[in-house]
Amino acid sequence: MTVEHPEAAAPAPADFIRDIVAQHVAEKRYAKIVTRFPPEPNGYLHIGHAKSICLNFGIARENHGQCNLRMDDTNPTKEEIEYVRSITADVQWLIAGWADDCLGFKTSGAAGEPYFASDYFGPLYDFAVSLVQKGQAYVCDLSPKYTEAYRGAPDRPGRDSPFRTRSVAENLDLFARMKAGEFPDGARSLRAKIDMASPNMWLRDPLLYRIRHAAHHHTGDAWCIYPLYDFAHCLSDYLEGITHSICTLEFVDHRPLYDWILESLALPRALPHQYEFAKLNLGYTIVSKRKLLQLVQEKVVQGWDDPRMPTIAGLRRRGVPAAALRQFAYNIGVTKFDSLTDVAVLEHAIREQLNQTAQRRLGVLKPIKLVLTNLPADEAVMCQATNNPQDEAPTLRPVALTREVYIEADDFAEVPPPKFFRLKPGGEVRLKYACIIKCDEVIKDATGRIIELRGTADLTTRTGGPNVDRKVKGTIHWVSATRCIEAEVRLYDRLFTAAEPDADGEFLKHVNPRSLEVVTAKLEPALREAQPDGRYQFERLGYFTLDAKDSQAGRLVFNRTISLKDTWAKAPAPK
RNA sequence: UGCCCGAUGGUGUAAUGGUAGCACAAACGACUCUGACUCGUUUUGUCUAGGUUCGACUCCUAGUCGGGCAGCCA
Repeated sequence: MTVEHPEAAAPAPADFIRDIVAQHVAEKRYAKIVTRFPPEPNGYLHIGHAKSICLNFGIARENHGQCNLRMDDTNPTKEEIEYVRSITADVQWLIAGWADDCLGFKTSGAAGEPYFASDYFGPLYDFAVSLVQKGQAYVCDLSPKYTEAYRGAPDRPGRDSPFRTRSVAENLDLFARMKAGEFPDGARSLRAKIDMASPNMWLRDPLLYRIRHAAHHHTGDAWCIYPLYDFAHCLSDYLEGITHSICTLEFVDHRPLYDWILESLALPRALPHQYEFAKLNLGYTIVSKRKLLQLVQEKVVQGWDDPRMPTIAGLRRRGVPAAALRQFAYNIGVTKFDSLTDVAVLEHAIREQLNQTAQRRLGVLKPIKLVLTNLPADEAVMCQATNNPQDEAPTLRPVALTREVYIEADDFAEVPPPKFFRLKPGGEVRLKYACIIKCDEVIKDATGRIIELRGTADLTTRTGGPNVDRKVKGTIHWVSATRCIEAEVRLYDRLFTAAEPDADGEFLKHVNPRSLEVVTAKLEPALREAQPDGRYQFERLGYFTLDAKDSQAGRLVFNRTISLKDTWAKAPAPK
């Protein structure tokens, strides 16, 4: 059958991070390469995460290593179990058949369960105590407001907290009482003792623990103090034996802190190291969990998995194959340059994948009836249609040509523009897989609207017929009017009208009002058997897939994944 | 006016001191029972100024421009 050819044939990807890993492999620095993908379960994963997943799992895959999916769940007030579920499903879908054998699972707990930073709250607390004992962390009584004031500014040093010089014994006592729940939220915090005058803001005695009397989705009421990202992340990496901790550019400033914490603890095993790359920016797309949440909350879209959303769930529902997303990630590369990727790169990867794999079908989105007056009303001419011309040995299926057919309204023009080689009055066109037909008559209603076309079929031009080789300029798609099914078809367009929707900070103002058009289409009956994970090319139109969520037996709903490239539509011809 | 990161055709990305290449996009052409696919051709690039060197996209210095950093978010 069809292969995922670009992936199989392409050389292994190379980028500055993989270069570093390759060097470490060459010098045998680690027994095994272990990476991790650490989303916070506070939203759905999007295409930017897909880039990171492909990087982290790709490195594991290329080096016979492992990549851990880890919920970075240290903030109970923002995280939900629903997101844990969706993230797990999305990651597994994206890597299935590609890197699923590199996915690390925690050894305890339910089978197939991802890692949780919150599973390390115990060890993390012990590490914090250890830091206090070394005199490198202290309990600070400054309120959030004063903590901020004492921190200074990027161009102005901060001032030492008055609690910075507390004794180890007092710090130990206070930290234990924080854990015991003796103080309200925000009353105290645990801070690293580094340097309030550092030019790096993240080294000005950053907070390690804050008090939060809140239930956690994974640990319940076990804790009322929660570690912050910087403390939890490096140590979670260490605990899991991560070798390369890959994150995005905004964490570059945090790297000295990442190293400081690990080095301060004088840990026995090899330490993980952090490497940073530029996150994805995509034209006409929002790639920010916070803003995507806004689209959901304000009902601009119908949910996180709305097919217009750049979420992995949305793209999947739209019909984008996982392999296309992987190909896209491969094509855009990994650098430290903050770039804006053209959506055309994504669209190309989708079309390339779908062209290889999608079954061809006939469907008419905006039908106009054509009566072939020389055909009998009660008989069908059986024709053979190719399922996928890209296959090495393409298979066929029958389609019925009948006296009444539907053709696409766009494929007829009473007054054709120049170079229009579709149907026009008195003109000829081939009905794909059937025969050449001629338009004899245009029927209009009282208002002048075209309601029907009449023509004749030249059956001698059928496949196997004596005049099969007769050429006409145009070939159009069609379905039998008496042997077709109806289905709802959702035609999606880009969600935003601006290449950089949030360039002015008002992305909601650039939502495309025509991002969704719903039509009732006429489809060939074979589509009745469409499968939820099936990919179909409606010939000359685009790629479609069944909407797994809204389709029911007898009431099918198709989503347009992407249209075919259309150089005719782009031409500046008057229409 | 502090620290950090970056800059190669329209876009993205290679070249790690030795021929500036690839992909996308665009334009044109061939083919076509999908105006698709495929194939062919073409256009366009090393931020600036110095320096090192036989030789600089690459190394050094200064500048310019862009991005990040002042959550008890991650």
